[in-house]
Amino acid sequence: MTKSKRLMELMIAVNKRRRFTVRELAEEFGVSTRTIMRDLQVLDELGLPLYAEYGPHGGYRVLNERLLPPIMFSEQEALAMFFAYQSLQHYGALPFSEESVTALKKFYYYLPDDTKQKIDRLQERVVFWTPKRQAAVPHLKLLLDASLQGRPLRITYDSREGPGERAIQPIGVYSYNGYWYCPAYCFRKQRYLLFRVDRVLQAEPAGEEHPAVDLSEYTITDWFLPPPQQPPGPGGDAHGLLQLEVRLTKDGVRRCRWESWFQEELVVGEEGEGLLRIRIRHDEMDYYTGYFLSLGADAVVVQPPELVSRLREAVRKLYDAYGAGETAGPP
DNA sequence: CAGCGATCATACTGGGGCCC
DNA sequence: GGGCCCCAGTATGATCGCTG
Repeated sequence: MTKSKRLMELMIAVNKRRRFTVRELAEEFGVSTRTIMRDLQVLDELGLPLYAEYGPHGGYRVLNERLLPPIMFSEQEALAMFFAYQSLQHYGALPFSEESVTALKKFYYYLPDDTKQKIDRLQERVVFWTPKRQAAVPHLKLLLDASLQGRPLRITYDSREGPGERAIQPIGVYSYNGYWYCPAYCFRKQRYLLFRVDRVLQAEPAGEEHPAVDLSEYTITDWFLPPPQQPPGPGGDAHGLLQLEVRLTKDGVRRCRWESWFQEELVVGEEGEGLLRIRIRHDEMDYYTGYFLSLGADAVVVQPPELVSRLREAVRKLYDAYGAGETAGPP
């Protein structure tokens, strides 16, 4: 094995283990301990944060800020990477916002000049836009960390009923339309609920009274699967799923097509009118009230009754807000 | 006991020159 | 252009004394 190849593989091995002795590596690579020592010195000079501990049971350690081995990209891959990463810059908040900027700068800096020029030209013509929301999300990283470590949190959440305390265990976080969301198991309701991260006013690790729920098999992508495939909560099958049925005009169908998760459940008639039948969670009621209200008369919710009454209430408030009684009234 | 640094001997590699 | 040889530079391994 050539020295360069050995150095490359050594860097990968060192990053994987994080703790090792020179003798272990010497046996693995079939060279002397002295050679491994010299190689480690080279990696150290390249910036790999190594730390040696002396004495019995000593050895080498890689500090937390470890570096990844060099990776070769084709020009097209580099362009794809750059724009995938650049799309993140439009988010108001990210769980790793500072790193996203430094990584992008680093990546751009090491590209050849002609590739940089291509990127510069493309930047003037391509953008992955996301609306920037004003709401702060100070607990985003804590929610993400809790989902990674499978740890329950005690949060203060600003719900419809006002701020309240509850214990949750996050499944993960996702961003949609500029907002961050956190599906989580709620210990109080004993089922999975969706929380908007900007409405989490306070968050801290929960105490002993809430032993962690095993969510290792339940990923954030599972959350988007059709409801029957979601696992039941530890407190029993309590999804609180409701049948939603909406009649849509031709224009309503067109506007509904914007929402990707409606596509398969949307049945379109010969005249272009549509019927939407999906199952929704009770905690999504707020979202659907606002959404179908925005479609106006192009969407008429048939069921569930609670959503119908919420829409009636919303329309009534809207009507009052526009000065009821000053005109002839609604038709 | 494990790593560091220094020294020395040996093996390997690659560039340059020469010849066919 | 390809093959061969020489030689300087580099890589490697062994050893020793030292540190913590």
